[in-house]
This record gives sequence, C-alpha cells and structure tokens, in this order.
Amino acid sequence: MSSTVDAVAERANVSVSTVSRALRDMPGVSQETRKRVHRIAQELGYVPSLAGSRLATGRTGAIAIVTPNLSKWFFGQVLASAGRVLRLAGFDVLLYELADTAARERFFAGSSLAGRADGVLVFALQPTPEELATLESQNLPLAFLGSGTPGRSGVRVDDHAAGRAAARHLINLGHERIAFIGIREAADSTLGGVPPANRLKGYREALAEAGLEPGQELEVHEENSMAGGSRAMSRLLCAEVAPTAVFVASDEMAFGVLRTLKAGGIDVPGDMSVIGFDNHELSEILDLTTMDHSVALQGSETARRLLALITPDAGAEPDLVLSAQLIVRGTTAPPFPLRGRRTVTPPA
Amino acid sequence: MSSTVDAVAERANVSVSTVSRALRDMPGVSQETRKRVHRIAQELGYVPSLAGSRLATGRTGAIAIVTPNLSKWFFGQVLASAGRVLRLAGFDVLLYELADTAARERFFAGSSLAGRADGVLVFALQPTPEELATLESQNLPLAFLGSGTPGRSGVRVDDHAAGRAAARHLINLGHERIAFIGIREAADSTLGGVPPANRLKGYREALAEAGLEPGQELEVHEENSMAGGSRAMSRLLCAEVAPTAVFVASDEMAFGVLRTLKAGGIDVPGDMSVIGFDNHELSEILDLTTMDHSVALQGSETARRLLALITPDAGAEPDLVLSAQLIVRGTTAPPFPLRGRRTVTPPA
DNA sequence: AAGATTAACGCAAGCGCTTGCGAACCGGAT
DNA sequence: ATCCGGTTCGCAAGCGCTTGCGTTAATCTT
Repeated sequence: MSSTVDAVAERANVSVSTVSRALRDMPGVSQETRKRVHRIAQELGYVPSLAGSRLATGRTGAIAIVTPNLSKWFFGQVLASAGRVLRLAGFDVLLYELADTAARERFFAGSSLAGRADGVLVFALQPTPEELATLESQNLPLAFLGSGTPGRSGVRVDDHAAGRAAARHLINLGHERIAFIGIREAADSTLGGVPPANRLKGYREALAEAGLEPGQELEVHEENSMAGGSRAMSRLLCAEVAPTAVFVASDEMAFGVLRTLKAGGIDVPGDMSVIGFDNHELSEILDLTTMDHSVALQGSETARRLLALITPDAGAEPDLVLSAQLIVRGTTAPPFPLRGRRTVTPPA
Repeated sequence: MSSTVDAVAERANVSVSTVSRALRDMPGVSQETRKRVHRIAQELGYVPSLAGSRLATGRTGAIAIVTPNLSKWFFGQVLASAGRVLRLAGFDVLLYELADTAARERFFAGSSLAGRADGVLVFALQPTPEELATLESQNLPLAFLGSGTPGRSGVRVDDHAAGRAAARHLINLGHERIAFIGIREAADSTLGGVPPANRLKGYREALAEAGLEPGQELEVHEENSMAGGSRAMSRLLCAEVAPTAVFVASDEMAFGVLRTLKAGGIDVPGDMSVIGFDNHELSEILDLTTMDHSVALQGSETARRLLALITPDAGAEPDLVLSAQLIVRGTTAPPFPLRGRRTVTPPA
C-alpha cells in the first residue's frame, strides 16, 4: 500500500502540514523545503489518499455525467468529448447511465451525489420538476446539454432554426409534400433523451411560410432508433397522398427510413428525398443528407461550462446555442415530376 | 448539507456505532432499534458520507473502467452493458477513456487508482508489461475484456475460430482468392484497442487447409475505422490478381470497404463478397454479412467476473471464451464465374 | 441460585488529509 | 538594544464514518 503523509513528513523532517502544503503548492513553504518534500514524496511513491482529502476538504475531484442510453451514437460521442475535457482538467468522471426508467428512478431517489462529485453534467434528459429539485438539493454546480431547462448553464443547438433549415432545403428543391418523422419520447423514458420538439416547430414554420400545410397526416413520431424510423416510414407510405420528401429528426431513424424505402423499391432520391439530423458517423457511407450539429463540440463545451462554474477564478461562461449546418449528400434531390400520378416506381 | 451520523444517533438515543451498524444491517443491533434508526435516518434525509466511509473502510464502492476510444461503437456498447451490471450491483463507475497516447500515459503514470476504485475493468487494450505492473502494484482486482492477457480473469472471443468460420463461409461459397483486411495498431496506440491477431491466424489456417495460399499481397492492415477500411480496399484493388472476396476484421472497416467498392462501381456481392466482424448496429441496414460476437454479453460478463473477484462470497468464475456466430446477409455470394477475365462490371 | 453465555450497545481510537492559529525566527527600522 | 512585519513552519482540531473491545443486562446452564 502506498505511504502516507506522515511517512513523507518524517523522512523530510517536517510536519505533515508542511508536506500537505508543499505538495499542493500552497504558500507558506520555503522553496527549499518544497523541493525536498516533493523529492521525497517522489522517492516514496507517495500519492495522497483521495479519501482523506475528500473528507478533509469536501471536494471530491470528480464530475458526474448523467446520460441516457449510451448505446445511442449521439450520447457516446458527447460522453467521449466531455469526458476528455474533464479529465484534462484533472477531474475523474463518474458515469451514470440512466438506461431505463428503473435506473432513472434509482438515480434520483437514491444515494445523493453530494460527496461523490463536485458537479454534474446532465445530458439531454429533461428532469421532471421533482427530479430537478432533487438535483438542486445537493446544491452542486449543474450544466445541461440539450435539455431546454431555462436559466441553467449549458449548451444546446438551435433546433428551431435547424428544423427550418432542413425544411427550407427540401422546399427549395421544389418539394411540396414534405413529411416529418420525429422522435417520440420512448416508453422507457430515458432511452433517447428529451425529444427535440423545436425541430418540428421549425419545420412547420418553414412550411407554413412557403404556403405548404402538410397536415397531421405527414407528421409521425416514433422511437429514436433505426427500427423506429423504419416503422415511421412505413406509416407514411400509406398516407392518402404520399410525401415526396421527409425530414427525419435523427440519422439513426433516417437509416431505418432508408431501409424501408429500399425494401419497398422506392428510389432515393428519385422518388423520395430524405434528410436526417446528426451527421452520424455512418451517414456518410449511406450518402445521407443531414444536419450537422457539431456533436463533439456540444460535449466539450458543456463540460467547459461546468468547469467554469466550479473553478472560482474562471468567470461563468454564457450559455451556448449552436446552430446546425446542412450537409448535402445524395439523398435529397428535386422531386420526380410525375410524382403522385404514378403508382409504380420508375427505373432509377 | 445532509446530516451526519451524530444527528441520527442523538435523535435516536443511541450511539453512532449503533447507527452505523443498524444502517448497514450488521449484527449486534436489536430489531427494534434497527427499525427506529432506519426511520429516523429516513426522516432526517440522512445519507452516509461516502468520503467518511471510504476513509474508514478503505473500500470505495466504485469500479474503474478503462477503455480505448469511446467513439468506437464497440466500446460504447461494452461500456454500456458493463456499466449496467456494475451499477446494479451498487457500484459507481469511474470512466477512464484512454483516447490517445497522452491520456494513456497520464493514466498509467499518474494518480494511482487505489483509493478511487475497488476494481478495474480493462477493455481491449493490451497493457505493456510496465503498465501491467503499474496496475498490479495497486493490487486491485482486475478483469480484462478482449485482451489476451493470460491467466487473468476476463472474457474474450475465440478470434481464431471466428476467423476460420468467416473464411470457411467464403471458401464454401466457392471463392478462391480471399483477401483479409485487418486492424493495424493505430499510430495512436489506444485508439482501437488491441488488434485481434488471431482472426488473421484463423483465416490463414482455413485457407491453407483448403489449399488456398493467398499470399501476403492479399493481407492488408489498416486503422480500425471506415476510412481505414476504405483505404485498405483501395490497396486490394490494385493487387496483381484482385480477390473475389474479402474478410474484414471489423464492421466499421467493412463499411469503408463497401463505400470504396460502390465508388468503384464494383458490385457487391456480384463482383466482390464482403464479410465483416462485429454485427454492428448498422450492419443490418447495409445488409452486411458479418460475425456476431455478442458484444453486450462481453461487457456484462466481464463486469460480472470482476464483481465475483470483489465480493468475498461469490466464487471466482472461470474465464469466458465466447464464440462468434456467422450472420449471413447480402454481401456474400458465390463468385462471379467470369471473374478475372472481365475488366468491366456486368449489370447487376 | 450462582456462574456462564449471549445479545445489545457505547467508547474511543483510528482512517489520511487539511487548515486556522500560534510559535519561532529572521532582517531591518526605530 | 528593542520593536515590528514577514516568512516558515508545527500543533492540533477536525472531516464523517467504522470497528475492536469492554460493559451492561438479560437469558441459560447444571
């Protein structure tokens, strides 16, 4: 087992207090003894016990990250980028994946974070008022990613504008019947995080301004997964008048959409344009037009904001609202002119 | 701030020791007082300070997971599944993503894990002897996933058999020129974890048994990513005699392979069969034939093994060697009979 | 009925570190 | 010589919990 302060103190002929101060570069230690203490600590392979200093200072040196289902690409990415920032700043990262409702309840009911972390990063899950209260009661610094919690420090993307932009792209191409596939709050509430409702609003707004009123029939919501996207597209395919384009709220769902279309022999983008959202790592290979929203940046910036809240010197940074960027690839094109009159897919 | 043991003790008219014992269901407390203490603790919203008990017991209640680059799908999956098991068992999970060499060095050089965790889960990164020594010196229970560290508790997949199986599949289809695209240790050593060298061996063995000796030209190694796969395939395409099938050591690389083939107008599986490895979440949509190796199971079982090492009662479970399963999809087929004589891609 | 168990509980000594405060010591100002 | 501000350092009191051991009281032995 590693040695303790006392060992170092004795070997260095100073008191433990001096060792403590020397090692943490606090004032009140002469240059000379500081060097000596450092050297001896090194020799002895001394590494301060976290538990000890935690107890004494109340600081834990750790940040908790609470996130929805990690197997979603988005959360993996964000976790990775946030984690790097935190670790670079010298913090440990404590991971709380709220993979299902049970886990979520356990987390919020359970064993208070105070004493485990110095701050909390909350990813894209809209805490209920009670949950928020629980979080606050620990009074730890909080930073939110993606959730619309007003007045809280964090980062989010301008979903409204992004929704508009995606819709505009399709409108500009000449589409008139543009469907929307949104993310439905999963039965298991934490699965996909909080659905980005504003994407829908932006979409509606753009369509309305263009004089297009698709109506309810062309708005479907499904679970955020390939399977969900697949189902959603199937539903859209039996609409009274099928759309010629569809804006899908996540790339993973868009993958499902593409699968369904392929299975149905519907050519993309010949018969149907598809635009996704995320710029998923693999959307490139599927040649999916999508909205990029700098996922990694979201993670790192949220982390940075939390750190600013924690370290006394750094001034609190203002909230960040990122705007998404259209990435044009091969799944969007002008509508096939005969669309709506045909019942059979033409050769590609 | 939450109350302390003393508060509870006072309100319950017992000593702190009794409170401590009662709350942890240790013997030596009457049923009656136990109830009372529990109730009062509840009322006071008392939650024991982790720091306190850590210092007193030396146990931390946390498990460290050290993993290569989390943005790789595989590690995200494994982390998620392992994390769930650990959290269910009441442990916190401490995440150490060794995203690059610098992080790796910092981790192994740095601040000893002892005092932070009760055990360590090491994902697919082959520690160097020195690193291993560092790890061991903390003498914490260790469990390994995927790395070939002999004699250590853990789980891995039988890469050798899997490599054979994949190759056999192609051989059985009638292919004779079968290439291999392997994972090259990334320049940044931790990026992709330890390359599964045995997949190559299994492949070679199967080919040799079938009397096929592809030779060095058909074995290429690249970084484990879509881009890497893409490059590897390009290299293969300028071989003296191009292969008719290729076994790719990861699905992500296989995606890159497919992209290159598509770009090159080479039909899959008409002109080229492709088999991947992982059964990546998205391989289904690309209709990629692949080897499934129950990724989630790997994570959860490794976690379970670590727990068995930690909790005194549970007997240590033996190592687990999982076998991969072929998933036949649409990217593998018998070779085109004219292959090698044609220079132009025939219509699909 | 007296001694031996056993159950229930309190005492107090840690666990390893931090930090406010006072002691000692130094050189320079009075 | 005396006083004073500064610097360097040690003392000791925690931080909140656990646990070995001792004490008491109740229950069992023959």
